[in-house]
Amino acid sequence: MTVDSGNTLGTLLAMLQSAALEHLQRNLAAAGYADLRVAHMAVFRHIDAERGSRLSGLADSAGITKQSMGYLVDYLEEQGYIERLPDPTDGRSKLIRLTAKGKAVYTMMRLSDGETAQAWSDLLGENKMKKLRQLLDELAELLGKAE
Amino acid sequence: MTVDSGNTLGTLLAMLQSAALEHLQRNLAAAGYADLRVAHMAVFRHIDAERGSRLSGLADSAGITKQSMGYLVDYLEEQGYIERLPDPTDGRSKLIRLTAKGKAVYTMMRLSDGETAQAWSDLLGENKMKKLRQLLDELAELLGKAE
DNA sequence: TGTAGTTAGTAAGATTACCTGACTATATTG
DNA sequence: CAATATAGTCAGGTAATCTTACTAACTACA
Repeated sequence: MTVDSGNTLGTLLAMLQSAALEHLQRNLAAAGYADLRVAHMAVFRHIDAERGSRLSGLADSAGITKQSMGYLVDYLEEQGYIERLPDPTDGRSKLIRLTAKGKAVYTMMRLSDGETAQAWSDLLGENKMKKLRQLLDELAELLGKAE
Repeated sequence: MTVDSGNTLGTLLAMLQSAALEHLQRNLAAAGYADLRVAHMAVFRHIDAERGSRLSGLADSAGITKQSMGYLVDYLEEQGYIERLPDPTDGRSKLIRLTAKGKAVYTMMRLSDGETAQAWSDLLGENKMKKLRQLLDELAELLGKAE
């Protein structure tokens, strides 16, 4: 019998995600990227940092429409985080690629994520945090397959 | 050595949360509550189902402004999910309480959460799911304390 | 006990992050 | 080559937030 806080799974996930997001946004703002908002994270989360991605691919991964992703990408392009290049393999398509500035943010996001993991590890204990991470990973993998 | 999918913690949490939310919304829509949107969940998540809650309390728990919570509550009141009663202990304040319709949704949300947990348990195995739930609970508790 | 400060809620207006529908240009395929 | 599908954009709308400003009511203390 697990001791149950009364929080639903949904509430728990929401709490943790918002804690992680807040930490990330503080870090980005402190590093001078205050013009990045939460919604933009979706782009950095799903973009292929080396080869670039297509708009529709990004939209699919993020689970939003092409138009919505276009809106986010327009902004990031204006602010110099990404660039749109013609896709040599398809005349309809454009490759969305991180600029140097965008790559710096990409790296910082991953660093910040590590910090969050570390902070939670400090609270929870290293073993438990490792276990949690592993379970989250496994579940996400299974959900991805199950579609 | 954990096999790492390359997903950040933030990405993992986002994926799981969106899966849970989609399931919940499908359930609600199927039960005839198609007028409820994701943002409204925050109210049902934080409201005191027996005694009712204050607007500012709800806003605090949900991490949004009073005005934003007011916007959500206005809608739920129009649709008959909640009612605003004068708070007998404070003339400035109003008690926000679930109507019968609102209580049905409240219950359904918890049922749906159980279904999600069950589905994940089926994928992951009962023991691992139990463990995951326990770790999430523990971490949320610790984060709550640490503020 | 009256006034200063605090708290609960509302109002008005702006912005952001999405959506749907319609369109153009290019690719793919029978 | 014609029909269909795909990549992206444009136009317009709505939902969910925010900030600033306000009123009413409560609390505390000189």
